[in-house]
Amino acid sequence: MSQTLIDIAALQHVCEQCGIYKLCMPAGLGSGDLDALDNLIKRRRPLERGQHLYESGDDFHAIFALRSGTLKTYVMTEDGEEHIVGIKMPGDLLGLSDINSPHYTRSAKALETCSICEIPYDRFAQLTREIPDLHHHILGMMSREIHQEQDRVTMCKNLSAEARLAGLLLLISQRFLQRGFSATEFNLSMSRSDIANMLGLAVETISRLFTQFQEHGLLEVERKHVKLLDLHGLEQMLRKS
Amino acid sequence: MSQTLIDIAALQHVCEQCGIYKLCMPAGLGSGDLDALDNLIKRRRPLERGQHLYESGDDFHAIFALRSGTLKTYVMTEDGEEHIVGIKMPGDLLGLSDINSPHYTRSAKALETCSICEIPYDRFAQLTREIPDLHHHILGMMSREIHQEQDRVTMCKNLSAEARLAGLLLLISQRFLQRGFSATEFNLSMSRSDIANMLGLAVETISRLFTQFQEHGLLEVERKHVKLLDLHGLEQMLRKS
DNA sequence: CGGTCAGTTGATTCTTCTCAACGGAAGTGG
DNA sequence: CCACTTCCGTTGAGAAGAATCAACTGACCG
Repeated sequence: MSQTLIDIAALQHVCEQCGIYKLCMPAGLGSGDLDALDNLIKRRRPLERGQHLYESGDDFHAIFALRSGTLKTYVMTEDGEEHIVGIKMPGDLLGLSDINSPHYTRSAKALETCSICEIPYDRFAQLTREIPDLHHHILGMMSREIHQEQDRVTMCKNLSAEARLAGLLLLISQRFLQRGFSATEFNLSMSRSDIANMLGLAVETISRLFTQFQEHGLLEVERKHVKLLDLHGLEQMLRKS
Repeated sequence: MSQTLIDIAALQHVCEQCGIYKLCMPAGLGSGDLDALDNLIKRRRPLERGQHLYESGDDFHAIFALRSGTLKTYVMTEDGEEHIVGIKMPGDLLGLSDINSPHYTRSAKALETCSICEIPYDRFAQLTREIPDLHHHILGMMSREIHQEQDRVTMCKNLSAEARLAGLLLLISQRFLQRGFSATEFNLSMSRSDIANMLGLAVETISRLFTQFQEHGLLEVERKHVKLLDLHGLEQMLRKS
């Protein structure tokens, strides 16, 4: 019983910096509803690096909210190549794009240890119907996802290699900032080949760009640790071709 | 009055091949509700080639369903370049991705004469709350849009120029087929530069690819008129690089 | 009948990929 | 704890693909 109370307190704390916060706790939700909420959302045991949250083809049954850690979502092409669809950071929702499908259409794999909330879809859909604000909020989350994808198309389509990497670094920087972390110093959870995959470039190109950026004083990089020294310079780089 | 009846009949006919069909006419909707529906959806006067349905920055107030014709949606970059986000064909919905925004974030421009249904958003949202199936359907439409964008990322990211064009042609072909038109012979409503823009290639490259495809007997092309001769060959092309 | 614009074709340049080799980190098993 | 393997990241040299620059043709339009 006291265990439950502790969980709720922890949830409130975590949710403050979680993308699902307004979804879980719309303005009208009283403290009495918190118990119901606590029942709705399952806290799963942590996911270790390399483990899958779900795989493409699994039965769709829940939406997930990432509390900590990072995951990549990807699809496999016919010839066995992995295509990274997106990188998920704390506060992001997973599974939204599969709502109309009987199965998950992507796989989600932990890049580092992750803690995750699970929201069973049938109960979620029911709650969405009961709370109009929630309905609007979820539409908003999905339309944001559409925009993110469209921006990625624009990025991959027309930008030079250096602009793409600058763009990705700035995006990651912003997302860290939004989550209350440093915008200029962080650890990349993904490997060089993940980055190359996301940007549609060769691993070697990424490697060369990192050293080149470093030589130009734009950043310092030591394996996965990145320190952005010149955000303005990176933004200018982003405008290139 | 008889005008209204004719409109309803026309709507029913049109809606059968319209993406919004299940949205307008969920299973449970009786014939009495048809009048209400007819009131909800405004038929606008046709949009001529070059005219805008809405422009980026306009107040968001409605979702649109395209009944006939084609539109392109695009954004302008800071340096005045146009980035095409998507091509909309009959049955497609426009504006879904701006549901959480006070303004339209894209511009929508007619590539040829278009007839369009307008669905005021506040009434639409209300209807969505009243009819659960509708709610689920609209989520499905949005998740489909997310997938389309993700597929476009994959396309622009990793594919060679010829594979991209082949992919676009096959996509257009499929979409014509879904709408009851010929999958192998159609008019491109977009210009070469629109195609180049969508695929992230130079106009000259598109031109060269068309002649190259023609030389290889994959298709015949005469300005905007395209006749696909070897769908299987185009699919093989799509797998390249 | 010019004038503009869309589309095509050729020649050249540049960016990025591919292939290849190497160093170092992390993990494995004795 | 050390030798071994494997994976990741870096660097160099050459190749390939697509962009750019430039010139030309044919439509369309007033």
